[in-house]
Amino acid sequence: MAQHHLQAWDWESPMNFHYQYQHLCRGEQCRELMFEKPLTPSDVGKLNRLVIPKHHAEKYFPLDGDSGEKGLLLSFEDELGKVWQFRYSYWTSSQSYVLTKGWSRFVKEKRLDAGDVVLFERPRFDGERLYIGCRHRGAPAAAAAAMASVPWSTPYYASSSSVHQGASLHAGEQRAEVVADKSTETAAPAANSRRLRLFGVNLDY
Amino acid sequence: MAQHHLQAWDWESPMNFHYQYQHLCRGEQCRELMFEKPLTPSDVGKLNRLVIPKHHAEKYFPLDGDSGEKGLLLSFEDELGKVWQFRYSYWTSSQSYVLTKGWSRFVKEKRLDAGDVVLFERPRFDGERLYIGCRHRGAPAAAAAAMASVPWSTPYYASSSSVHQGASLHAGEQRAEVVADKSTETAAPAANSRRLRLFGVNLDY
DNA sequence: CACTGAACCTGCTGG
DNA sequence: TCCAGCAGGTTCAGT
Repeated sequence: MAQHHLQAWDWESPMNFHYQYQHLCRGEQCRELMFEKPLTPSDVGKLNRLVIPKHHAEKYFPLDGDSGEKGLLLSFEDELGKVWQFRYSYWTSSQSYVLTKGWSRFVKEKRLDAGDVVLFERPRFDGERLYIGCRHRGAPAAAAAAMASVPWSTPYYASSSSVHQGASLHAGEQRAEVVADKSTETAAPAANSRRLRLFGVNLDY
Repeated sequence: MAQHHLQAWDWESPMNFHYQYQHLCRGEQCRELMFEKPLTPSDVGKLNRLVIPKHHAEKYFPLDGDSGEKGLLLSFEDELGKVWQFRYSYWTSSQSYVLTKGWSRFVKEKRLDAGDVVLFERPRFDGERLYIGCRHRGAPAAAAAAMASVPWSTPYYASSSSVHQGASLHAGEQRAEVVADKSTETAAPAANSRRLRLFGVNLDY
């Protein structure tokens, strides 16, 4: 299957650049790297938060006064099409921008350790969709998106109260379907809002 | 020892109903135990809240949609007749019912620690009045009210509760004696207000 | 009235 | 799912 091939690929080799380009520009959409951050022990520890360097945060994820109060929910798609939702906010006490809710699940599922790198991408021509990836310490730089993830989600958050959450979940499914359609395999469209078959994997929300 | 017997006493057993009845029915008003909870470290710590187990909360302190938003104020009377008012509400984030405002004062004045037990009672025939009591860890179950009445208060409270103090200690002794009378052993009454010998244990304030 | 610490409120994680 | 525990921010009361 496609993703297994990608996992073993040597992304560092120049001769693979074209392939890499193809990978990053699935369909007609090119993605550009916004920034990456080597994870600190605190980023992967019990604080359950990722500190986003201020200059990156203010450039790519500006918080206006309105959203600054309680932060906002950001949705990112990983290389498998899985949508990760994080609460993004500013902590005045530490003068830091952070991802909080949802971050620890990402760390756990991707098995991130200090020294690993998390990276954020966006479409080159369409500012809506956001992507997240990671690269384990010592892994080739371009292999980030190929790191496998285990599809997992809790029903707890699927049923949670916020209007934003419901809307974003739906948006996430739509996004995943688009990705699936672009693949060489035919993915069955999600017939109901709780399950999506993607790359031959059933994802339950 | 009497208290060891009482500690093992089965309050649920029908054959003990008469004993329970005598204990709980002061004057003409019968009280029934709604529930009790052994206090966790968090319940008596800096979180300043008491988590009320959901099944008890929903049975005895139901919150309708109207009061659910900001919770409501619940008033309880302790064994001294002192009224304690707590804010009672539901935390959606932790899916828990809690007492918040006012709880820390109760913990402080009653000198509650983890492992102590707080108990909630109501009149058997009159649904209006509510009672709260506590029992210190290791104390006999029936001595709840007696232990709760330990006449200690901060200088801050001393001026307002001095009248109650004398009465409370007296009431506590009486009750303790009643319990002792039910046992095969006789407990010596405490002679001064700073020390109480109860069930063979010297309690210093 | 400003400052400070305690109390209170909200939200999240993890077992 | 419940709830213990933790964290950060806001409000309040005492000085």
